Amino acid sequence: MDPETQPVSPPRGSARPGGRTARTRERVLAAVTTLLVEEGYEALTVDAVAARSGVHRTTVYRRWRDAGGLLADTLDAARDEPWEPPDTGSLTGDLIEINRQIVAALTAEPSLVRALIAASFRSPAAAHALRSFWEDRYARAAEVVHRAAARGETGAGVDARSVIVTACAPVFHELVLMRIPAPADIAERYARIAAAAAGQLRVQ
Amino acid sequence: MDPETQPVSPPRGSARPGGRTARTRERVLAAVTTLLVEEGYEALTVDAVAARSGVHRTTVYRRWRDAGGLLADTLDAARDEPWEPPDTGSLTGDLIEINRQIVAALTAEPSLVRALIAASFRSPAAAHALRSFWEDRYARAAEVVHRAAARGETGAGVDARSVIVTACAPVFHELVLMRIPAPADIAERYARIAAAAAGQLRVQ
DNA sequence: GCTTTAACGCTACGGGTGTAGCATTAATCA
DNA sequence: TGATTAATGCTACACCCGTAGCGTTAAAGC
Repeated sequence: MDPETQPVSPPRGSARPGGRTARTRERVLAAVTTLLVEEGYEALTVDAVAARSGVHRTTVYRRWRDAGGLLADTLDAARDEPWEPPDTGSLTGDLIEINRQIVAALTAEPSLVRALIAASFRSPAAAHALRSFWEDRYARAAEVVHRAAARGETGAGVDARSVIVTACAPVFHELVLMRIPAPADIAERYARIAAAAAGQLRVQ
Repeated sequence: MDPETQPVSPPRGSARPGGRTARTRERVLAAVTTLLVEEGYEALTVDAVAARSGVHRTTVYRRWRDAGGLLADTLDAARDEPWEPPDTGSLTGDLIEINRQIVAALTAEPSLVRALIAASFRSPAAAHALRSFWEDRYARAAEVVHRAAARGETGAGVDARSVIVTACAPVFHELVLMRIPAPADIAERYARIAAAAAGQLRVQ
């Protein structure tokens, strides 16, 4: 894996992960989350994190490189809760539920996902964390398409990831890129469209 | 329109748009494009633009506010070429062509659109320019759905914008958010999916 | 031409970013 | 327990951001 893009948290070679190093990480990550919650991600500067954590700013720069690296490590640390795809009994219902979770993640205040997306344009670590997080989610979510195929809801040879992306991408597009105030039915609308397309033969 | 989000280029009230003011704008915008072309959008800092244009940095800050404002004004200036949606004879063909243009815009080096997206997270002017640019494109592109409906290719009561977004959003998602190296068939793939969905009844 | 004043030039400031070099502390291992 | 050295602390620096205050220049209107 490219060392330029992988998470930075364990100090480069991680040869001495003992007490002080671990304590530093704990203090810094705690400062990141409290800063995010209390002041939003605009306030998430390396200097602010250093000041609040009591860890020196050069240390933060050395280990996390930039604010995006801090976000990436925070996301990794918060990935303990394993996510399971919904199982409502229909492809449409499953996609609606997935989209609703995405809408919730994008409209939360503060939204870690939005912060990570913004940071991803300036920070390789943030870009990598964003990508691997969603690739992981989409891989798990493929299950709902496979179940639908087993139920005969979809055409033959449907590519699961394409169906998921067809449902989810418009939500990101409208809420993140176009910054449209979320229409109440946006999760449903594009879930239904994706499910309708999957119902046709040979999506991919 | 919210003065916070509209383009900043004509000095606030624009009471004296004459010779010097116009020359300043020309010099600054020329510096923006040459900087973008020669060094990429990472190098597009206000200070660099000021230095290259010979206009003082405080003047640039006053009129354009930040790098996003410069990008927004540049995009506006480049919007002279009016865009017409393709007319290949089929909805699928039209959507493929639209998506191919988006892929081209996003993979160009340097890509003004990618730069604008990145800037939109830090600059209200860039966010506004991005949104209004694509809303304009989507409004014009709706024509391809209307023609398809007239040909009987789509179900009744199809919402044109939803079809366009279904086709285009995955391209943005993969190339901009996930930063996946563009699969050769990405434009086609999602255009076909959107067209298939539009073929069903009542998309929206 | 003359006056008014919008727009620009300049200096200065407080912040954030990211790096370099060297001193200090403490984890690790013998 | 002591020696080694990773990791951190500290100072200093160059750059970019964005703003304030004030002087200067040149459009606009008479």
